[in-house]
Amino acid sequence: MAAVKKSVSVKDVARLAGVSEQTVSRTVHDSPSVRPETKERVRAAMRELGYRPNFAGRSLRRGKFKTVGVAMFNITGTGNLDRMEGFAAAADKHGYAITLTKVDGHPYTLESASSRMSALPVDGMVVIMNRMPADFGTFEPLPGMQTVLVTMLEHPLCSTVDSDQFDCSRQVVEYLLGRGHKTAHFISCPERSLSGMRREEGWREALRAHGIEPPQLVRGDWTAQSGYAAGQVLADDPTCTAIYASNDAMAYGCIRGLESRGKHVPEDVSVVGVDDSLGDIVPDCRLTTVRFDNKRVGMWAVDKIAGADGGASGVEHMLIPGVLVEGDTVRDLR
Amino acid sequence: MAAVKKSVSVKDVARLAGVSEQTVSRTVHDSPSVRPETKERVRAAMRELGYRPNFAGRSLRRGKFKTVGVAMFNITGTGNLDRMEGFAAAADKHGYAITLTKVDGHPYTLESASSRMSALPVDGMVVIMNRMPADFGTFEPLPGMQTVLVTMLEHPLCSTVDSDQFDCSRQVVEYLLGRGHKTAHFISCPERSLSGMRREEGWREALRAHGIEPPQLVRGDWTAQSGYAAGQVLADDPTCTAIYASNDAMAYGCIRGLESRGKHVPEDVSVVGVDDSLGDIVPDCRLTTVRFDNKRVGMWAVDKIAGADGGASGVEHMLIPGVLVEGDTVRDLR
DNA sequence: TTGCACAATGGCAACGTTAACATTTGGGCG
DNA sequence: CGCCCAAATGTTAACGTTGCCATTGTGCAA
Repeated sequence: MAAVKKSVSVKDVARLAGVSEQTVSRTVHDSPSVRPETKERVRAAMRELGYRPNFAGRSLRRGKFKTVGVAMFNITGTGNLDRMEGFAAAADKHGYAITLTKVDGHPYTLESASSRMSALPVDGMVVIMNRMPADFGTFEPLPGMQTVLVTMLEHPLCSTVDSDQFDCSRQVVEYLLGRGHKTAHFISCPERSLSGMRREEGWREALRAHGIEPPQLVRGDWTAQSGYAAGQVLADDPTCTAIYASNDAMAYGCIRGLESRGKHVPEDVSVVGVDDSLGDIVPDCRLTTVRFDNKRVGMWAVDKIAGADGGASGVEHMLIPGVLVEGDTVRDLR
Repeated sequence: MAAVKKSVSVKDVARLAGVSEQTVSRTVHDSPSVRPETKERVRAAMRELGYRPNFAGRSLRRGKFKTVGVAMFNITGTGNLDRMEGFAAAADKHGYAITLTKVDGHPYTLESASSRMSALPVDGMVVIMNRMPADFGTFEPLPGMQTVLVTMLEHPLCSTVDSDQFDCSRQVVEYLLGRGHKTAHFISCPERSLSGMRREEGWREALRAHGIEPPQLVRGDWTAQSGYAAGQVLADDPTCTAIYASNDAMAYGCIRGLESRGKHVPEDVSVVGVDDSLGDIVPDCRLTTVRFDNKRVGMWAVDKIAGADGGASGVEHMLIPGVLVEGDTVRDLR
């Protein structure tokens, strides 16, 4: 207690317990080839000295860090919290830790994320892509650093995983058409959003698959305000009986916009959103929406790296479908 | 290219550049005592071999990791994303990394967070407290591991930082009384929430400071639904001209609940929330609310650890005030 | 010319851990 | 009684980096 020891090493424990350093190491790893009473003596010494294995020594010896790096260009973003929950859960399962890094988005390249990570104690890395990196086509992951991208785009050298934005639109369109609507109007988002663009494509293709030419879309900007404006515009369109908004905020805004023009939801117009983010925030509106499992996306990414555990596993691409959650904002016309 | 080298070390670079390992090390650290042309030769060798300094070797030698651990009992939680943004920003500034860990909350103790972190490569740790840990009074941080708690409670051995929930209520009450309201009704939250309880205390004390006995509060559960119910209850209370809800979802729910009883906001009743979380989600309602700077909270925590950089700095307690943001939901009675 | 300061570089050891191999001990069996 | 095997423990070396000190080379004042 008097002098503050720099740090307690196996050597100190070994000396106190009267055994070799190796036996201490074996005890730490609970090797069966140490006599129970010896183990107990060593454990007692560890407790007395407050021994904690040194991560650096261990990693140096093993050549592994048991850590996955996560690179984000934007920390705040829809779904990031759920994804992190997934990262943490999967890491935990494998006995790994997560190292988080914010990467400056100027320029917005995978290379910058990769070089940022290269100096950190990680065995593999996950990059969350919100936009299209300038070097997406040419990027090569660092040798020995398994790299997983969170995006819907497939990469030839890196595994990828994301919620299926394309299928999400398909589900919504099928759902609406299945309830007798002749078409589905769409409120889009800014064009630089990768996931938003995929939702838009999915909407178009799903309609065309039914021989329906997609109507003019209304461009939004993710905010409820833009949804409100879109709702007012669409309220005057007599062909519009169902609206699919690319997120919940716009969907909710749209509902209020429709109401401001005397149109009721779902009696006059049906509305569907995406994200299931309104839940606790809006009281008197159970929005029909699509719920993504971003936690699972996060888990898949870390599983891919921690699960391989050195053995270089092949490149895989995973899309995790969302689930359409029925609320009270769609009318069945049949 | 043929054989995959395990990893490139200073030794390899030294050999190729025809210098000693030490000179390579000096070049990496840009020491002035290496001739520019030698440096260039070494750098060329590093490039050719793709040398990346090994974190484990370095940490082992230095005894520092340049990493701050963040322990969370719940990853998903209001403000966590902003806090993480702050962690990442501050870490970046100091050349540190962030290691994220989810701690199982059974039992909910600081000790469990601490022991979880002890095996990871971190120089200090931040714990985000949502509830009251069982061992808050007795907890001692690990020797040599600077520990910062994110909470409003002051701890004798650990620095603490949080948004000022107490002052937030004071601001709201002062604001309402200043606009001629005789009192402020309160919609609270579950009792296990530390921050919620501080908001409640703040509300009580602020009223008493003006000689006003706090009216009966209505207990909510953070959701808009509970706010809705509270609004319906309070709509029938003739003494109620102003309502302070402990988060925005309940405030918004409350507004809708009041409207469902024919009361208009702000004409009949004023409503104030906390968190500024409605922003993009609700279109036709600019709620008067309190905006916290959780990013700054996160930055402060990491600054405290990374800024000290080994030199054990003293225990400090920091409260970061929120800012009341005026919307359209408060009526001036004067 | 000698001596000396200083710049540039090299050699060695140590950080804490653990894999691989070596040694000791005790027991069973021919 | 000697041999061999297995269990338990010890010894050595190496992972990659860098602080410390030693060595070499160069220019300059005495």
